[in-house]
Amino acid sequence: MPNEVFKALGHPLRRQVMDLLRKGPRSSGELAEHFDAAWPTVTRHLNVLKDADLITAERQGTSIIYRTNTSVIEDAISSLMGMVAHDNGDDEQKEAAE
Amino acid sequence: MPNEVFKALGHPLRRQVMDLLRKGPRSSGELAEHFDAAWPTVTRHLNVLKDADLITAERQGTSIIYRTNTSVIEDAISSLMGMVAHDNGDDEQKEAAE
DNA sequence: CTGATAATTATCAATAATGCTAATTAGCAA
DNA sequence: TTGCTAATTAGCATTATTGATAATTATCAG
Repeated sequence: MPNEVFKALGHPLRRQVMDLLRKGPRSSGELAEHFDAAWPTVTRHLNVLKDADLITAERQGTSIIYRTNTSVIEDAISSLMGMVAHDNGDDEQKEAAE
Repeated sequence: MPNEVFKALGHPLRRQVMDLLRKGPRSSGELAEHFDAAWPTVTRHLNVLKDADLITAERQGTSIIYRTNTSVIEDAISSLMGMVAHDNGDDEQKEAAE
């Protein structure tokens, strides 16, 4: 399930979008302005983020407003935390000390 | 810089490797056994993780032992935390209340 | 309806990722 | 050295991602 999330974050432009949206909602055009890429290119990156549920889109009159979906980011954080957590599955090789 | 990290985590097999290594160091062969994929395929996934610095490889006699590199995972966590953190850049649209 | 602006979808070429089999390197034991 | 096991690299086909331009949809003003 977090598969698409990590994949979506695996592109610098898309992480920059997340960073811009962190400061507040932005329209498609406002986002597109920040990049050298053509608008349709940015739109497609936005779709990747939307498919991963990392952002939401809402039409507001003539423009479309994007927002971050915080809970999904938190899920990804949990997933990463699991990768560094101690196990206790009685299967360890190390951590004899501590 | 965390670019390769997220990209590396964007594949289920590679995340499973991280999960297996969480329980302790494993050899290439032990890891390969856990998957349906052919050994060379697993090796390549391991190389992707190694290039992203998410794991380390150390030859031990005839076998090669892999371990997680915890600090890089922690960096990725920081990166994600930045995506949900409040900004205070005097640029907000929302959070008028609270 | 017409025109203008906002944004998306369609299509295509180039590049990257994935997974396989075959060939190769590395260490160790006899 | 020879032979054996562990693991990687090489090469190739298939599929996915990326990015651009062109065409399309959507909303609103008049």
